[in-house]
Amino acid sequence: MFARLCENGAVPRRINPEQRDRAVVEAAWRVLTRDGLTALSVRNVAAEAHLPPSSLRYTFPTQASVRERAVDTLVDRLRQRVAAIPEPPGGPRWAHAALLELLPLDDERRVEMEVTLALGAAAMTDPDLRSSFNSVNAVVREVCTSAAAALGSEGKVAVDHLHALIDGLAFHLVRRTHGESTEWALKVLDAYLPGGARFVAGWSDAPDESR
Amino acid sequence: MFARLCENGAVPRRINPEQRDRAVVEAAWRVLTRDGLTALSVRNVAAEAHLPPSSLRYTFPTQASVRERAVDTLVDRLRQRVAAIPEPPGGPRWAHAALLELLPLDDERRVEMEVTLALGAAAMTDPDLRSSFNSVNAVVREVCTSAAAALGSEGKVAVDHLHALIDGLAFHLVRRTHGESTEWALKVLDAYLPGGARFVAGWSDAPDESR
DNA sequence: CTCGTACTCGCACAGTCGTACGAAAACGAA
DNA sequence: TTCGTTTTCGTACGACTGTGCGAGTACGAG
Repeated sequence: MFARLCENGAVPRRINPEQRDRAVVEAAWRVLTRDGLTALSVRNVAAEAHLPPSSLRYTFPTQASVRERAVDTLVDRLRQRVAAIPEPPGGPRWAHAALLELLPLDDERRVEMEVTLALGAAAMTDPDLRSSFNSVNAVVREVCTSAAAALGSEGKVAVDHLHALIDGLAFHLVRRTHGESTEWALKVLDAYLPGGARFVAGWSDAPDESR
Repeated sequence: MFARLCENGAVPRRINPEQRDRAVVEAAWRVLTRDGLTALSVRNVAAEAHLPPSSLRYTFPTQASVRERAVDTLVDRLRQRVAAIPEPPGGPRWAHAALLELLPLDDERRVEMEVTLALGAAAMTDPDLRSSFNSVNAVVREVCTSAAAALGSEGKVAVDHLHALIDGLAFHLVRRTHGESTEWALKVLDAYLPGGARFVAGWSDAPDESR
């Protein structure tokens, strides 16, 4: 029966290859966020995943394939998180929740954002990676479009504005130190988004001296 | 008399060292925008500047010093461009002109933005570079603060919004291909900024199908 | 001229890079 | 068991990395 799955009568070994791939990609993310783009080498990723480099190269033949899978996983994770929002799609509560998924407000999203920035920079000069990376931007754009519509903001200009604002906020949030407050970003969204739910409870526009 | 300038009785040789440094930094920028962060090596920069690698290392002893000077030059250029704005500071026309200096609307500013993103990503994992890089963000923040004040927008939230919006627009502009129109970004600014001059002449908010 | 300093730069070392190759191991089929 | 295929991974090669060292050059001071 397994013979039907693997065309030459053989059976997959050891562990789930998907699981293995995921572990490698997560190792790549760790290397990327800890040591930066220049440290994203086959050997470093393999060591981080507790694998001999040659074993890694069986499933990831080239270093470019590691980068590519790292970007693809970025898209998967983001889509997954947005799809998991419990609120009914199309409503303002969904829009707020979806926009929050695009901001690095906790460790998980922060890591994703750091990876996005690092690989995004790499994609500027690597055509293959660039086409993969466009998918990331496309997802963000998609969410912004839906959110704008759900909040009653019509027109391309409004979507462009929201998209730029979200990416700008994410950009600034990820450049702050780990523990710092993220409330300022929520306040900006509160002040910009039309009506509906608020992110910061009981907040008035009074000036404050934080940061 | 030259002896007074060079403390040991010797005189600078060949060419102006400032000019030399500038040429090296520009070579580094070219390598960075053409081949990416991983290609920013001593040898590549030296080759781009038409210098033997060992000569480069006389003025730039380490590869880190090259990166650092590249970031510092980023700050210098930006400050210089903002200072060169002919409009009277504090007015809305100055504010508009200053904000435009922060967006990659021509080749010069586009290159600066590409370098900013690449080195910004590198600064995420390099503490030394990070402190240098904070100056870049500080200048942008400064200009946004002044511009918001000049346009009558008060409060930290308004500045945060403008800063995020500008960086977000710059982020999206630089990721488009060279020739593409940048008008959409100007329309967003037009729609957001209170009163005063307009970037896009004769523009109405009618929906358009560009992009 | 000679001398001393500022500067140039060829060369080499140790380390890391991506990748190819082939032997060994695992394991289902027979 | 033996065989065949998939998977693992040790080893090696050539290219490239940052950096140290020391010989060689340019050039003003004397």
